[in-house]
Amino acid sequence: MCYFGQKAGVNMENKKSDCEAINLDLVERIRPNMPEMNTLYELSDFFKVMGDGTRIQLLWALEESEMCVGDLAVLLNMTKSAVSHQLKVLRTAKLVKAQKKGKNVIYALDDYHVKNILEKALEHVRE
Amino acid sequence: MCYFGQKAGVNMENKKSDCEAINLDLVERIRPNMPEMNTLYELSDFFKVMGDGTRIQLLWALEESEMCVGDLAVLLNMTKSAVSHQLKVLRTAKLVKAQKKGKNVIYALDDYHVKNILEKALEHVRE
DNA sequence: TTGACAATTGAACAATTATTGAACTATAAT
DNA sequence: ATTATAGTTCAATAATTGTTCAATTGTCAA
Repeated sequence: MCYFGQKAGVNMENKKSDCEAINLDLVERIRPNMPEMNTLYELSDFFKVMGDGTRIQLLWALEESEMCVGDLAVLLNMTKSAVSHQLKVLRTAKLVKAQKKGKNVIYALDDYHVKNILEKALEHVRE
Repeated sequence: MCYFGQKAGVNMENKKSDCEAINLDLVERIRPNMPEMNTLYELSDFFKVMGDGTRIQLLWALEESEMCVGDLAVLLNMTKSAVSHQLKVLRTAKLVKAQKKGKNVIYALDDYHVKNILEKALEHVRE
């Protein structure tokens, strides 16, 4: 995950178009309404975090119940290591939170928007 | 974009966990509530499409007004080629639609969920 | 037809990323 | 203390992906 970086070869601020606008008025009217670069990076980084099958499964599972890493690993048929890596990504994105309990670390959802967004996305996916 | 494939090294069906469940009851109670693999792939592919700064910009722009490729290229300061590549991704994901008009191809939003999802995502991003 | 412009496409490259396996930390039980 | 278990982290690897550049297609105008 890049969190605040650019994708392969992307450099949003300094790119150059290779053509003139057909409808320059329109373009210049819209330009000020475009989001700030910061907002853009945050938005696409958020979706990048959601854009992974393992992490979607983790969110889905945690929507059912909080769970420790090992249980999540069994549920998803993955190694603890792989699960831990992805949980870290989700935690950094503030989508899940962790709480140490004895030998275990219990993970739980940390954002009430997630369920909402997942539902909307499902609506789209199901035509 | 992989649309229906797996990410680097991912093989959702045949992975192996490296541990036993702490709370097997919980795991087995949740398992049947997990989404089907198909749904999962579709969901994460949808988010993958949204998880790119260029594509977010394109969606945002098209939310303001339909536009041809050249205008989008000028607005985003990118080459027509790069824009066209990303529009194709969005079109395949059924998020935008294209309509030929003379020498130009006019792109427009094709999904009423997108605005909604973008808004929810913004809420999250802005804490 | 010829030339110019708009857009798409394919190959290639650089960068990013998810998993693996091993090493490491921390906690609990004996 | 020692052992075992839970989880994290590091390095390496294989795969994916966004942009660039060049070539191509399609459309309009002269």
